[in-house]
Amino acid sequence: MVAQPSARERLLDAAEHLAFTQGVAATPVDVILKQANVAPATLYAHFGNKEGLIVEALRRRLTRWDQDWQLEVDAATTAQEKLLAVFPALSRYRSGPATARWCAFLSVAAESPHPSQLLDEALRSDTELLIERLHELAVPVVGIGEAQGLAERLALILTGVLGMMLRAADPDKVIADGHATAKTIIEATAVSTTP
Amino acid sequence: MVAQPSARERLLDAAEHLAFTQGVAATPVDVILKQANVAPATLYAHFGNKEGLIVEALRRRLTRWDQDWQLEVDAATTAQEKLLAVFPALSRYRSGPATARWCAFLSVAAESPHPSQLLDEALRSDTELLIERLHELAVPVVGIGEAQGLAERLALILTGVLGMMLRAADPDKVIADGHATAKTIIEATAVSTTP
DNA sequence: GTCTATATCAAGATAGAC
DNA sequence: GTCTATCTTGATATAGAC
Repeated sequence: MVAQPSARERLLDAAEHLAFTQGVAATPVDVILKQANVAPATLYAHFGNKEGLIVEALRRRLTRWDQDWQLEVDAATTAQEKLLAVFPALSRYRSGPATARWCAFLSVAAESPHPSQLLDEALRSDTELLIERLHELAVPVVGIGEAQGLAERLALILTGVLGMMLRAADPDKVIADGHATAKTIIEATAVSTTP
Repeated sequence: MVAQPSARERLLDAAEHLAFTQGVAATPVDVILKQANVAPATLYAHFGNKEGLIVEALRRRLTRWDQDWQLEVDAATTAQEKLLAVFPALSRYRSGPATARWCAFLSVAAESPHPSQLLDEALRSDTELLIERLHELAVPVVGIGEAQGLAERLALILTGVLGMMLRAADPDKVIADGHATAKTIIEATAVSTTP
């Protein structure tokens, strides 16, 4: 007999699976509870309210994304490949248990024009990780002077890849397009800094 | 005494202003009715239900976007400037009456994992306009062979610009970043086709 | 901590008069 | 077509027992 995950874990799993594929507002608490096989009071005892559950699910998600991305960075050999590793990392991440229709963080941000402080922090931590790690990885490729600008352009491209998934596009193709676009931008930036 | 717009127009104005800045699900019908100074039954007589109102607001929005974009294309002189005109068009569009937090179409798509046929058509018409016009404008710049691929990469960049607005970024700066990124991509594609 | 049952509330939609 | 008033539903959260 297999040990069942705790009610807390089951709730997080269900919330992640449902809210980030169907949308948070479109996912009633009842449905999460049924999927997790957990009683209402248990949810509120653990997380306070629906938003608390979502915030915690986002945090757990960011940890997985951080790890998956770092794995791909470590696996890459050249500095340019490490900078581009965010695209294979996205493929890896999406093939794992962390299902989402496009991006859990952008999705919640889109649904929450006035987020609470707790939620806002969870959302910002995703963007901060994205920009900061891209910046670090960009320095060896284009130098400190161009690294911030390049990081922002790459974040824009990755965000575009995620957004294109809402336009009924094939995810694998879009990731490949983004990868190719980013490579062109990196090389154009690198050329301009090493004449 | 100024003639007041019809109840229908007032409803569309209010729906556009509220639902596309706050989110559709986060905007109760009551609030739209109050802003439009219209009674509930009038809304349902004109549009059937809330979704009907949103669909109609999206359609009207796409017409405006189409016009604003075409204006900027016509104002541009070179073929490359016409292809890049989508970025100044976005600035123009956002400075007009059609307010939105990021993009009304992507926002509704994000909130609607299982759209009705009517809504799905309204959403797809936006993506179709985007890709098709970019394709037309790309042909004189990079030739028929590369035009489709370039159009898709530019759509990805524009979608990235819109998505970055959810990451608490400055809209004007993001549009400028996208413009510069697109210019690099276009020139890299043009170079590879005219050796 | 977890359950069943339920209170509370907000939102979409409609009835019926004018 | 438009108004006031209201019906109905569905969702979040809580009460109280075990």
